[in-house]
Amino acid sequence: MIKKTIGNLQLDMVADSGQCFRWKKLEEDTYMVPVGRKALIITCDCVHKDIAGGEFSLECSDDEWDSLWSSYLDMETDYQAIGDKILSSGDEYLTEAYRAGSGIRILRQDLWEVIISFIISQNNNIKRIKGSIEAFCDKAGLDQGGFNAFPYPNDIPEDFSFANLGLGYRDEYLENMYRCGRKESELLSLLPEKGYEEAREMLLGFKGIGPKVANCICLFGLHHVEAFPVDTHIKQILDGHYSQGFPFDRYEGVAGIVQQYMFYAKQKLGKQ
DNA sequence: TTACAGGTCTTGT
DNA sequence: ACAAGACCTGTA
Repeated sequence: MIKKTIGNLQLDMVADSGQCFRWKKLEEDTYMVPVGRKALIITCDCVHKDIAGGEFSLECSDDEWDSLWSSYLDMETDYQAIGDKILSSGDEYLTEAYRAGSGIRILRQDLWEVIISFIISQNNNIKRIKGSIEAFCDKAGLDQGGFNAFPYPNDIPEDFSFANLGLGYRDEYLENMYRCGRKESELLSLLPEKGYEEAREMLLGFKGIGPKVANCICLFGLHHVEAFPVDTHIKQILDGHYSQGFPFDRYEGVAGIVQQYMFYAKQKLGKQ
């Protein structure tokens, strides 16, 4: 068990931000966070409003923090600087969105899990997405003692059936993606080496991955935080508040993080 | 009953 | 290149 003071981190916000689908709330202020074959139990002991974060207890060693969880929580990115940029912009809408979601960080998640999860996410709602992913992991049954790991391409048999997981028509997209993952074993090592544009083009070549999902994978799976996914909600916001154009130049290189504040605020506040 | 979910694919022009 | 329509399915 270690303790850390972390800015711009509020667990409920991350869990409800729509970037991850498997954070499990164990009790108030405590979550189980699965990544690959490991899981972290993290508890918020005390909130510090001035840094939009607080003090946290993490059930891991210092070595695990250094080698895995520090990176997962994206500790090297200065979210306060992005927040200051928004707060000093005079942009009323974005200011409100940031105040609502200032505890969100863009997690450095497992690439394969992000690819599969966001293929499932298309034309779907978050509740059903979570249900499908959990059903899938349960069916694959990679028990790590307390949770099921997310299946990599070679973790499931070639004749694995994606039926009856609540996937609807997306089942064949997953089937195809897993087949590609097995056949092109270099895929997962190749993607992270590419820049945003090139990775995006590569992802668009797969069935079931269109512009929006490709951007989500770039943003959440490859940490290209300049990627700006436009879904039905963001489109509404852009149409309603930025008909003259969104100030992309002001947030060059970090537009995806700003997008996440807007998305969260709309979910939370029911705002456009 | 219809509309909507963190859209994409296919087909017709 | 661009605009329809179709598409699984749970929830309101």
